[in-house]
Amino acid sequence: MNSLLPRSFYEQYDTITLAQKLLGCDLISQQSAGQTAGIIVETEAYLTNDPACHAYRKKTTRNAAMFGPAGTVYVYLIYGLYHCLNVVSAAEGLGEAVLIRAIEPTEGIELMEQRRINQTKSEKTPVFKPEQLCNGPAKLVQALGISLSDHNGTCLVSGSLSINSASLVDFEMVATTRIGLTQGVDLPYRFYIKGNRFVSRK
DNA sequence: TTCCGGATTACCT
DNA sequence: GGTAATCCGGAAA
Repeated sequence: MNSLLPRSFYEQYDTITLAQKLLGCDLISQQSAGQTAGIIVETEAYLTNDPACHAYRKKTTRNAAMFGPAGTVYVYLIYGLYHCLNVVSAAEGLGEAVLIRAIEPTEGIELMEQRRINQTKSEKTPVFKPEQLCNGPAKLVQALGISLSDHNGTCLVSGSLSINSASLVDFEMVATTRIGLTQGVDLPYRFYIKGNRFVSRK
């Protein structure tokens, strides 16, 4: 059985390598409502010298968590209405992170559905196929019950959000360009599990 | 102090 | 395929 990744796991790799190593690992959210979990199938790397990175310019209240030690959780608000989840990487004070873009739901799927339904602003109740639950950075944040106030700056080694060692190891990885950016668009810093249907975009 | 645009998603045609 | 929803950090459009 797989086990909780220790601090040393996050410290021992550079950001790009960590983004690749996180593929296949289990992302687990433990809350009073129940446990939800999924396999990480898609990630993106954000480096400190990369204009698309939030820490590219300087440390602010918003991006402060990115400058914490490797294994810190960085959550931020995007487009004023969604949140994204990052794993802080590299040396403390550097400001690099791995964006978790998609997971394959494995546990607590009903709870995930409920959270997604509750957080979707719509007149009628949406119906989600399993692959629509977590196939995007803001979607998995909703499904796992992650919030800015509860999780930003927390620790993956000792908090309610954690990552276990890879449960999926036998796969092909694709490296390609990142999604939704206007800067650094040509850098091949997006990684996903080839053929996995829970990836946000092929 | 003001204004622009973003590591997105859902719903419309 | 196009766009509305909706907040805030950073540049000064």
